[in-house]
Amino acid sequence: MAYTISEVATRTGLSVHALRFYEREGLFAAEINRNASGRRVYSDDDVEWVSLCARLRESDMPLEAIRRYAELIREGPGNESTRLALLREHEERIADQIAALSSALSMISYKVRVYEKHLAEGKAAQLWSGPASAD
Amino acid sequence: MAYTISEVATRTGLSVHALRFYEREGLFAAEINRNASGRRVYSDDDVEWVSLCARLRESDMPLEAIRRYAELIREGPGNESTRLALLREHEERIADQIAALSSALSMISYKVRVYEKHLAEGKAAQLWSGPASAD
DNA sequence: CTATGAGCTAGAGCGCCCTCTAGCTCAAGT
DNA sequence: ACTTGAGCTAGAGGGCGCTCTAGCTCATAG
Repeated sequence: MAYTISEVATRTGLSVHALRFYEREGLFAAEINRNASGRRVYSDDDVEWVSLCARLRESDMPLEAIRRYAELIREGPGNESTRLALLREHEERIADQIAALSSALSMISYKVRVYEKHLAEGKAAQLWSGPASAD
Repeated sequence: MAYTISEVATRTGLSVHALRFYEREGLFAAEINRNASGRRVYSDDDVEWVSLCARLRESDMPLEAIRRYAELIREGPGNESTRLALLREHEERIADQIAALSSALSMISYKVRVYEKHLAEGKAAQLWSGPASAD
Protein backbone atom coordinates (compact mmCIF):
# COMPACT_ATOMS: atom_id res chain seq x y z
CA MET A 1 0.00 0.00 0.00
CA ALA A 2 0.98 3.63 -0.58
CA TYR A 3 0.28 6.54 1.75
CA THR A 4 0.53 10.31 1.52
CA ILE A 5 2.29 12.28 4.19
CA SER A 6 -0.97 13.39 5.77
CA GLU A 7 -2.25 9.82 5.93
CA VAL A 8 0.93 8.82 7.70
CA ALA A 9 0.52 11.76 10.04
CA THR A 10 -2.99 10.61 10.93
CA ARG A 11 -1.93 7.01 11.43
CA THR A 12 1.11 7.74 13.56
CA GLY A 13 -0.07 10.78 15.47
CA LEU A 14 2.90 12.81 14.27
CA SER A 15 2.38 16.07 12.40
CA VAL A 16 3.34 16.39 8.73
CA HIS A 17 5.89 18.94 9.87
CA ALA A 18 7.40 16.43 12.26
CA LEU A 19 7.50 13.77 9.53
CA ARG A 20 9.48 16.02 7.20
CA PHE A 21 11.64 17.13 10.09
CA TYR A 22 12.44 13.55 11.14
CA GLU A 23 13.35 12.70 7.59
CA ARG A 24 15.73 15.67 7.32
CA GLU A 25 17.23 14.64 10.61
CA GLY A 26 18.07 11.19 9.33
CA LEU A 27 15.67 9.29 11.56
CA PHE A 28 14.31 7.08 8.85
CA ALA A 29 15.70 3.64 8.14
CA ALA A 30 14.91 3.80 4.42
CA GLU A 31 14.57 6.62 1.94
CA ILE A 32 10.97 7.62 1.32
CA ASN A 33 10.00 7.22 -2.33
CA ARG A 34 8.66 10.13 -4.36
CA ASN A 35 6.03 10.16 -7.09
CA ALA A 36 6.39 11.85 -10.48
CA SER A 37 5.73 15.28 -9.00
CA GLY A 38 8.13 14.92 -6.12
CA ARG A 39 5.67 14.06 -3.37
CA ARG A 40 6.49 11.53 -0.69
CA VAL A 41 4.93 8.09 -1.08
CA TYR A 42 5.16 6.00 2.07
CA SER A 43 5.10 2.19 1.93
CA ASP A 44 3.69 -0.07 4.65
CA ASP A 45 7.22 -0.65 5.85
CA ASP A 46 7.79 3.09 6.05
CA VAL A 47 4.63 3.53 8.08
CA GLU A 48 5.72 0.77 10.40
CA TRP A 49 9.06 2.41 10.92
CA VAL A 50 7.48 5.80 11.54
CA SER A 51 5.16 4.22 14.08
CA LEU A 52 8.17 2.73 15.80
CA CYS A 53 9.77 6.19 15.89
CA ALA A 54 6.59 7.59 17.38
CA ARG A 55 6.62 4.94 20.11
CA LEU A 56 10.25 5.62 20.84
CA ARG A 57 9.56 9.34 21.09
CA GLU A 58 6.57 8.72 23.38
CA SER A 59 9.01 6.99 25.66
CA ASP A 60 11.33 9.99 25.36
CA MET A 61 14.09 8.40 23.38
CA PRO A 62 16.17 11.38 22.16
CA LEU A 63 16.18 12.01 18.42
CA GLU A 64 19.92 11.42 18.49
CA ALA A 65 19.44 7.85 19.73
CA ILE A 66 16.78 7.14 17.14
CA ARG A 67 19.11 8.49 14.49
CA ARG A 68 21.88 6.16 15.64
CA TYR A 69 19.50 3.22 15.59
CA ALA A 70 18.33 4.14 12.09
CA GLU A 71 21.93 4.35 10.94
CA LEU A 72 22.64 0.86 12.25
CA ILE A 73 19.65 -0.48 10.35
CA ARG A 74 20.81 1.30 7.20
CA GLU A 75 24.24 -0.26 7.54
CA GLY A 76 22.59 -3.66 7.27
CA PRO A 77 23.33 -6.91 9.13
CA GLY A 78 26.49 -7.30 11.17
CA ASN A 79 25.98 -4.69 13.89
CA GLU A 80 23.25 -6.46 15.85
CA SER A 81 25.12 -6.28 19.13
CA THR A 82 25.36 -2.50 18.82
CA ARG A 83 21.63 -2.30 18.15
CA LEU A 84 21.01 -4.51 21.14
CA ALA A 85 23.12 -2.28 23.38
CA LEU A 86 21.23 0.76 22.21
CA LEU A 87 17.87 -0.86 22.87
CA ARG A 88 18.91 -2.13 26.27
CA GLU A 89 20.05 1.31 27.27
CA HIS A 90 16.68 2.75 26.39
CA GLU A 91 14.90 -0.14 28.07
CA GLU A 92 16.69 0.72 31.27
CA ARG A 93 15.86 4.39 30.98
CA ILE A 94 12.20 3.58 30.53
CA ALA A 95 12.22 1.30 33.56
CA ASP A 96 13.82 4.05 35.65
CA GLN A 97 11.30 6.56 34.41
CA ILE A 98 8.40 4.26 35.26
CA ALA A 99 9.81 3.84 38.74
CA ALA A 100 10.11 7.61 39.23
CA LEU A 101 6.59 8.17 37.94
CA SER A 102 5.12 5.44 40.11
CA SER A 103 6.71 6.93 43.15
CA ALA A 104 5.45 10.40 42.25
CA LEU A 105 2.04 8.95 41.54
CA SER A 106 1.69 7.41 44.96
CA MET A 107 2.70 10.70 46.55
CA ILE A 108 0.16 12.63 44.52
CA SER A 109 -2.55 10.06 45.14
CA TYR A 110 -1.94 10.39 48.83
CA LYS A 111 -2.36 14.16 48.63
CA VAL A 112 -5.50 13.74 46.56
CA ARG A 113 -6.98 11.51 49.25
CA VAL A 114 -6.05 14.02 51.93
CA TYR A 115 -7.79 16.85 50.09
CA GLU A 116 -10.81 14.68 49.35
CA LYS A 117 -11.15 13.83 53.00
CA HIS A 118 -10.66 17.45 53.96
CA LEU A 119 -13.36 18.57 51.56
CA ALA A 120 -15.74 15.77 52.53
CA GLU A 121 -15.56 17.00 56.09
CA GLY A 122 -16.88 20.26 54.77
CA LYS A 123 -17.19 23.67 56.34
CA ALA A 124 -16.59 22.33 59.84
CA ALA A 125 -12.93 21.78 58.93
CA GLN A 126 -12.73 25.27 57.42
CA LEU A 127 -13.51 26.82 60.82
CA TRP A 128 -10.78 24.82 62.46
CA SER A 129 -8.35 25.95 59.75
CA GLY A 130 -5.68 23.36 60.59
CA PRO A 131 -1.99 23.40 61.38
CA ALA A 132 0.68 24.57 58.93
CA SER A 133 0.99 21.43 56.78
CA ALA A 134 3.34 23.05 54.27
CA ASP A 135 1.31 21.76 51.31
CA MET B 1 17.16 23.93 61.01
CA ALA B 2 18.64 26.40 58.54
CA TYR B 3 20.24 25.49 55.22
CA THR B 4 22.30 27.33 52.63
CA ILE B 5 21.34 27.21 49.01
CA SER B 6 24.04 24.67 48.21
CA GLU B 7 22.91 22.39 51.02
CA VAL B 8 19.38 22.53 49.65
CA ALA B 9 20.73 21.78 46.20
CA THR B 10 22.51 18.70 47.49
CA ARG B 11 19.47 17.48 49.41
CA THR B 12 16.95 17.98 46.63
CA GLY B 13 19.07 17.16 43.61
CA LEU B 14 18.32 20.53 42.03
CA SER B 15 21.14 22.88 41.08
CA VAL B 16 21.64 26.17 42.90
CA HIS B 17 20.84 27.84 39.60
CA ALA B 18 17.55 25.98 39.42
CA LEU B 19 16.69 26.95 42.99
CA ARG B 20 17.15 30.64 42.29
CA PHE B 21 15.33 30.26 39.01
CA TYR B 22 12.35 28.51 40.63
CA GLU B 23 12.16 31.25 43.22
CA ARG B 24 12.13 33.98 40.59
CA GLU B 25 9.44 32.08 38.73
CA GLY B 26 7.17 32.09 41.74
CA LEU B 27 7.27 28.35 42.38
CA PHE B 28 7.79 28.61 46.09
CA ALA B 29 4.93 28.54 48.56
CA ALA B 30 6.67 30.82 51.03
CA GLU B 31 9.29 33.53 50.75
CA ILE B 32 12.78 32.33 51.52
CA ASN B 33 14.33 34.25 54.42
CA ARG B 34 17.59 36.10 54.05
CA ASN B 35 20.39 36.57 56.56
CA ALA B 36 22.02 39.90 57.41
CA SER B 37 24.11 39.86 54.26
CA GLY B 38 21.25 39.00 51.93
CA ARG B 39 21.87 35.28 51.54
CA ARG B 40 19.04 32.80 51.39
CA VAL B 41 18.35 30.81 54.53
CA TYR B 42 16.09 27.82 53.95
CA SER B 43 13.97 26.35 56.75
CA ASP B 44 12.97 22.69 57.03
CA ASP B 45 9.57 23.62 55.61
CA ASP B 46 11.26 25.32 52.67
CA VAL B 47 13.35 22.24 52.01
CA GLU B 48 10.26 20.07 52.17
CA TRP B 49 8.50 22.27 49.65
CA VAL B 50 11.51 22.29 47.33
CA SER B 51 11.64 18.50 47.54
CA LEU B 52 7.98 18.40 46.58
CA CYS B 53 8.75 20.62 43.60
CA ALA B 54 11.57 18.30 42.62
CA ARG B 55 9.22 15.30 42.74
CA LEU B 56 6.63 17.13 40.69
CA ARG B 57 9.25 18.03 38.11
CA GLU B 58 10.51 14.46 37.99
CA SER B 59 7.01 13.51 37.02
CA ASP B 60 7.08 16.28 34.39
CA MET B 61 4.61 18.64 35.93
CA PRO B 62 5.11 21.89 33.99
CA LEU B 63 6.55 24.83 35.92
CA GLU B 64 3.34 26.69 35.17
CA ALA B 65 1.26 24.09 37.04
CA ILE B 66 3.61 24.14 40.00
CA ARG B 67 3.36 27.91 40.05
CA ARG B 68 -0.43 27.75 40.12
CA TYR B 69 -0.32 25.23 42.95
CA ALA B 70 2.10 27.44 44.89
CA GLU B 71 -0.19 30.40 44.38
CA LEU B 72 -3.13 28.47 45.81
CA ILE B 73 -1.09 27.58 48.86
CA ARG B 74 -0.05 31.20 49.27
CA GLU B 75 -3.68 32.30 49.13
CA GLY B 76 -4.30 30.18 52.19
CA PRO B 77 -7.30 28.00 53.08
CA GLY B 78 -10.52 28.19 51.08
CA ASN B 79 -9.37 26.98 47.68
CA GLU B 80 -8.90 23.31 48.49
CA SER B 81 -11.14 22.13 45.70
CA THR B 82 -9.04 23.98 43.15
CA ARG B 83 -5.90 22.42 44.58
CA LEU B 84 -7.57 19.03 44.40
CA ALA B 85 -8.51 19.55 40.75
CA LEU B 86 -4.95 20.51 39.92
CA LEU B 87 -3.54 17.46 41.67
CA ARG B 88 -6.06 15.12 40.07
CA GLU B 89 -5.18 16.45 36.66
CA HIS B 90 -1.54 15.73 37.23
CA GLU B 91 -2.34 12.35 38.73
CA GLU B 92 -4.12 11.44 35.53
CA ARG B 93 -1.28 12.67 33.35
CA ILE B 94 1.17 10.53 35.31
CA ALA B 95 -1.05 7.48 34.96
CA ASP B 96 -1.27 8.04 31.21
CA GLN B 97 2.45 8.48 30.98
CA ILE B 98 3.08 5.27 32.91
CA ALA B 99 0.74 3.45 30.54
CA ALA B 100 2.55 4.79 27.50
CA LEU B 101 5.93 3.90 28.95
CA SER B 102 4.83 0.41 29.92
CA SER B 103 3.59 -0.22 26.45
CA ALA B 104 6.81 1.11 24.93
CA LEU B 105 8.78 -0.96 27.40
CA SER B 106 7.14 -4.20 26.39
CA MET B 107 7.78 -3.41 22.76
CA ILE B 108 11.45 -2.69 23.41
CA SER B 109 11.84 -5.73 25.62
CA TYR B 110 10.44 -7.84 22.84
CA LYS B 111 12.99 -6.43 20.42
CA VAL B 112 15.75 -6.96 22.94
CA ARG B 113 14.79 -10.62 23.24
CA VAL B 114 14.72 -10.97 19.47
CA TYR B 115 18.22 -9.54 19.12
CA GLU B 116 19.50 -11.64 22.00
CA LYS B 117 18.16 -14.77 20.35
CA HIS B 118 19.56 -13.68 17.02
CA LEU B 119 23.01 -13.14 18.52
CA ALA B 120 22.89 -16.34 20.56
CA GLU B 121 22.39 -18.25 17.35
CA GLY B 122 25.68 -16.78 16.21
CA LYS B 123 27.31 -16.68 12.83
CA ALA B 124 25.02 -19.31 11.35
CA ALA B 125 22.18 -16.78 11.37
CA GLN B 126 24.46 -14.17 9.78
CA LEU B 127 24.85 -16.32 6.68
CA TRP B 128 21.14 -16.71 6.28
CA SER B 129 20.75 -12.91 6.62
CA GLY B 130 16.97 -13.07 7.09
CA PRO B 131 13.92 -11.41 5.53
CA ALA B 132 13.33 -7.68 5.52
CA SER B 133 12.08 -7.26 9.09
CA ALA B 134 11.97 -3.45 8.92
CA ASP B 135 13.68 -3.09 12.31
C1' DC C 1 45.19 42.27 55.10
C1' DT C 2 44.39 39.88 51.22
C1' DA C 3 42.89 35.87 48.97
C1' DT C 4 39.55 32.34 48.50
C1' DG C 5 35.08 30.74 48.05
C1' DA C 6 30.25 31.07 48.47
C1' DG C 7 26.50 33.80 47.45
C1' DC C 8 23.97 37.63 45.07
C1' DT C 9 21.27 39.85 40.70
C1' DA C 10 19.86 40.60 36.07
C1' DG C 11 19.97 38.98 31.98
C1' DA C 12 21.90 36.36 28.09
C1' DG C 13 22.45 31.81 26.10
C1' DC C 14 21.38 27.16 25.04
C1' DG C 15 19.68 22.38 23.87
C1' DC C 16 15.88 19.97 22.41
C1' DC C 17 12.09 19.35 19.49
C1' DC C 18 9.34 20.65 16.87
C1' DT C 19 6.23 24.35 14.31
C1' DC C 20 5.50 27.81 11.18
C1' DT C 21 6.34 30.82 7.11
C1' DA C 22 7.22 32.21 2.43
C1' DG C 23 6.98 31.22 -1.91
C1' DC C 24 6.57 27.77 -4.97
C1' DT C 25 4.39 23.42 -7.94
C1' DC C 26 0.78 20.36 -9.04
C1' DA C 27 -3.61 17.71 -9.72
C1' DA C 28 -8.27 17.77 -9.65
C1' DG C 29 -12.87 19.73 -9.38
C1' DT C 30 -16.40 23.32 -11.25
C1' DA D 1 -9.62 28.82 -17.02
C1' DC D 2 -9.37 29.18 -12.32
C1' DT D 3 -9.65 28.06 -7.73
C1' DT D 4 -8.72 25.03 -4.10
C1' DG D 5 -6.03 22.09 -1.44
C1' DA D 6 -2.20 19.31 -0.68
C1' DG D 7 2.54 19.00 -1.03
C1' DC D 8 7.35 20.79 -1.54
C1' DT D 9 11.98 23.26 0.37
C1' DA D 10 14.91 26.00 3.20
C1' DG D 11 15.14 28.35 6.92
C1' DA D 12 13.28 31.18 10.70
C1' DG D 13 10.81 31.07 15.05
C1' DG D 14 9.27 29.50 19.48
C1' DG D 15 8.33 27.16 24.00
C1' DC D 16 10.31 25.09 27.83
C1' DG D 17 13.52 24.56 31.39
C1' DC D 18 17.22 25.38 32.84
C1' DT D 19 22.41 26.99 32.78
C1' DC D 20 25.86 30.23 32.56
C1' DT D 21 28.12 34.86 32.77
C1' DA D 22 29.53 39.31 34.47
C1' DG D 23 30.34 41.92 38.00
C1' DC D 24 29.48 42.52 42.52
C1' DT D 25 29.44 41.71 48.15
C1' DC D 26 30.81 39.21 52.16
C1' DA D 27 32.80 36.17 55.72
C1' DT D 28 36.50 33.45 56.93
C1' DA D 29 41.20 31.33 56.76
C1' DG D 30 46.02 31.99 56.45
